[in-house]
Amino acid sequence: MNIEQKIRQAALEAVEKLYGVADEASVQISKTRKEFAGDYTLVVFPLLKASRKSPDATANEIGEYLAANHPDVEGFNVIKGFLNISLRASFWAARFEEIAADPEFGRGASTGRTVMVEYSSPNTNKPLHLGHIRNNLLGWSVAEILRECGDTVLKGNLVNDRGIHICKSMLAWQMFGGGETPESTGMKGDHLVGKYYVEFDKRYKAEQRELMAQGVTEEEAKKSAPMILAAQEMLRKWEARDPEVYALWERMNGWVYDGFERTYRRLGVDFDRMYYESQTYLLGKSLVEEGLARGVFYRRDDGSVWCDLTADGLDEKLLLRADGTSVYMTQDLGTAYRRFEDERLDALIYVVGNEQNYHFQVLKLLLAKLGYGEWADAIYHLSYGMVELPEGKMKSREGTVVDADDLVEGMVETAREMSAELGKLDGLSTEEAAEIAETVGLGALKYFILKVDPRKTMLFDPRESIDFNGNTGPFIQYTHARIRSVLRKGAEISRNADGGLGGAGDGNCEIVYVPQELELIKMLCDYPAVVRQAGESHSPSLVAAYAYDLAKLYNSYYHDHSILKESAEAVRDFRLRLSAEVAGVIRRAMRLLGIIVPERM
RNA sequence: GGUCUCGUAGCUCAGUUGGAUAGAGCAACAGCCUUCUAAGCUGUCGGUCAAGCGUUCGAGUCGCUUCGAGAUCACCA
Repeated sequence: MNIEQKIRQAALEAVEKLYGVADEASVQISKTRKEFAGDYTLVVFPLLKASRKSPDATANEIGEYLAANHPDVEGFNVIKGFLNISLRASFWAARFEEIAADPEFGRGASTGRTVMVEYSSPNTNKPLHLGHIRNNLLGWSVAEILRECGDTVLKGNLVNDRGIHICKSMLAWQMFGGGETPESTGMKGDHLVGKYYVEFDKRYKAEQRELMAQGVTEEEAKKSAPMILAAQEMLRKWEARDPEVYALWERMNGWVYDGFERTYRRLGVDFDRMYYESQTYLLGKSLVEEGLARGVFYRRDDGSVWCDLTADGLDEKLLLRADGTSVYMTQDLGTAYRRFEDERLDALIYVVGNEQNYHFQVLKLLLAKLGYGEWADAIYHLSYGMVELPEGKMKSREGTVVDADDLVEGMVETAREMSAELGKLDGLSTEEAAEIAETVGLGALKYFILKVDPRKTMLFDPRESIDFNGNTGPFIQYTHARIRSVLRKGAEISRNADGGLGGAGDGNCEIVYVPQELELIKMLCDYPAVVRQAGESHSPSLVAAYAYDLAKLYNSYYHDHSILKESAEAVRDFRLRLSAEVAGVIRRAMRLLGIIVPERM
């Protein structure tokens, strides 16, 4: 039970004793706002019916009861129907000792739940871009947060390695590639394959224009252009396991995987389970057959298979094309089936953009219709918002796509320049300097993405570099580095001094805390609840906001009070220990965001 | 057209079961380094929470309407 819950319990007890009722819903406890004295606040308005007294009288009555019956309550004040309760410094001192004694502070006990978080899920026909970065960072962070909350978490990646779009880049490379390879060009494999995906589109569009010039309608031109017909033919061959097409597919996918692997490693994301649609689409097809047999789906005259969802307020959904090849939904059904069968999941979280809300609505509905209602209920679509540019959505046709590798490299480069400018790299080896640039550059990028509520569309302006000052990753990293620096010096002093610094327990009863010290302890106490709430709402942004607030509060403390120059040994000792705990919680919180906090920067 | 999401300071964002005088950062301006790292600290400026109506002790938060922006409804994924 956390502190807020204990206060609530006490208030509930007071209300019951005083008014003879115990209505849980009407006892509202929240943290007292900064501008008022006190730690926790009880809103008494909902209790007036029971007390039959004025707001102030009710609040005073409850306050007096709490002060008399709970030794940790130091006092209270009443303002306009708000009862502000203050707890004793000794209470907070005890909480601090608990935190300091817990090396895994914030980690929850095992929930017994097994959860899979699916994220990343790239297509193997083009390199990753800014949108994928948000997906990867979010998915990784949500998985780590849930793990910290006590769930058994599996990170899953479903690679979209088959389909008409893959055939497009294969075809273009076959036709115009001239045998180019990553080795021969020095290009990262995913970028090379992406180049041919773009090439396909260019040629295909040209063919359409040509046909339309001959009087063919746009729609007809789209369907009958030779390029698209060839791609469709290639997909049929692939599903028939044509050896030549299959070999080409394996070769080009291999290039892409090498490229993705490098991007993933640099971003610091990882996976416990890899799924490939090429290995699950057949399962999906058999599920569709099952649905046909049971009359859930139906076949049209042209051979295509559909599900009629109009009774559920949706449209008709295609599940197999007329030529028998499968679509996105077909393979997704198969993958969902495989996962639930193999892993006994209590929850399956899909980290997928909100542009696919409809798809997941349909997926759950189809699973339920097929008789897997339990699985459908266990699926949660973490529907995150798009990253937009000032001119709107990224469009590959207009060349406005922000490439993931370029973006990361740019951030690291900026971090390097800024560090050098500030003289932070003086006296460091090349390796150390490079490591700091990498840590800070990625820290800025990750924090920039993760501080925003996942559900909201966010804006990224490539012309303005991501900040390194203010509410940013580097700000928090810097706070940590500064604390670590103080701690290193503190340890040195203690080595040189005779008796060293005092031990943890000696004389701590007499320390008079400055206000910021109490505030820091209280904020440290909040950390586990923040992690839990972030897990429940799948929002790393809550952890980001917390880490920022903690760093900010510490910075003002650091500015106002000297630690190493403090003459009273017990006070100096406490300040060092408090600083160490702040650094520790910052490190733990930032780790959940995938951000490394450096020892120096 | 149907369904859904969003609209908070010049800009980027917080504000999560409805609670007190709506908060940060950036930008602008004014201060603070002989003192533990100034990627820092302090202050000033900046708001009709898109608009209106309603629900109630109380609404940025809940409901309805209007306006504005976006997503989606593919034999693309």
